[in-house]
Amino acid sequence: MSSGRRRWRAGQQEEACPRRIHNFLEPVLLLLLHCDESHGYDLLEALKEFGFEQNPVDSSTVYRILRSLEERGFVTSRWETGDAGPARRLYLITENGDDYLGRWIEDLRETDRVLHHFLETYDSHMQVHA
Amino acid sequence: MSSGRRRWRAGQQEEACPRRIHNFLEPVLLLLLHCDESHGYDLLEALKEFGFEQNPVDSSTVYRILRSLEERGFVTSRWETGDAGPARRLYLITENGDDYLGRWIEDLRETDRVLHHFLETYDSHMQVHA
DNA sequence: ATCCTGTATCTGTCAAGCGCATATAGATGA
DNA sequence: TCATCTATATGCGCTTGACAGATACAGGAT
Repeated sequence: MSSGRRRWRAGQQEEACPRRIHNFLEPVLLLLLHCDESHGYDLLEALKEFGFEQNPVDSSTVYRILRSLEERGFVTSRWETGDAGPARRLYLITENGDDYLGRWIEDLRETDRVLHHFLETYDSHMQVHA
Repeated sequence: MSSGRRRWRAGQQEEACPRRIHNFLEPVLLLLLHCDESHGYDLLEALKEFGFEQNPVDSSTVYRILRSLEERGFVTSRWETGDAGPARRLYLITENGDDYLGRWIEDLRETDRVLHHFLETYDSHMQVHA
């Protein structure tokens, strides 16, 4: 059962994929953590609001990115052994993580400019050629 | 001498990188070939106009993508053994390649929407929080 | 003649990113 | 008891793409 998950292997029929942007989950998770302290499973749900609805993210990817962010000092974590359900690792963004997100934003604005330039070039080219 | 080439390894200081978009070279090369028959070395130069000025593309990447496009029937090639310089492999886009580019464009428009949504969310969040 | 530079294509290798499968485990309800 | 939901984690393998280097033709300088 492939659970309706989509693939986007190069060379096959391509479908729109938000993960077209390399490592995009990293800034998205940082922004979500900038809004509020949270944990992996919850963030996985919150991602749906960011264009990952049609193309769900694998949980392992989220957990690994969170760990990687922690190793680099961009987030901190603590265990929450609440009364209901299994323990959760709660993540909190740091000041370094805040700066890092800022650099990501600059990077993505540049990506946006490049993408726009490409799409405009395509459109104007297609207006001329048939 | 690292020839001024920039890195964008995760976790180091990030710099704007047009290759942030996964496999972006593929549609760019297809659009360039849609404009005119061309060869790898020439395309490598033409890429500079597409946001790769600051962050030059490695030639091996270009050649491998062209080969991959040919294997999948999106371009064809022929050798041009001209009088000046070494032989060049001239690439030409096919009808399938044309369709494939069209699908790429749809994909990139979706990526553009997701990216915009994210940047707007960031901006409005930052307006509220300090 | 030899070397350097520019043009032109191609291969080997390695690390990172990420999808997929799977393991583990507490809590809840049938 | 067993399935399901919540929650986190590891192993594996494929693809991308950076980096290094090989090959080769041509023209100009030494």
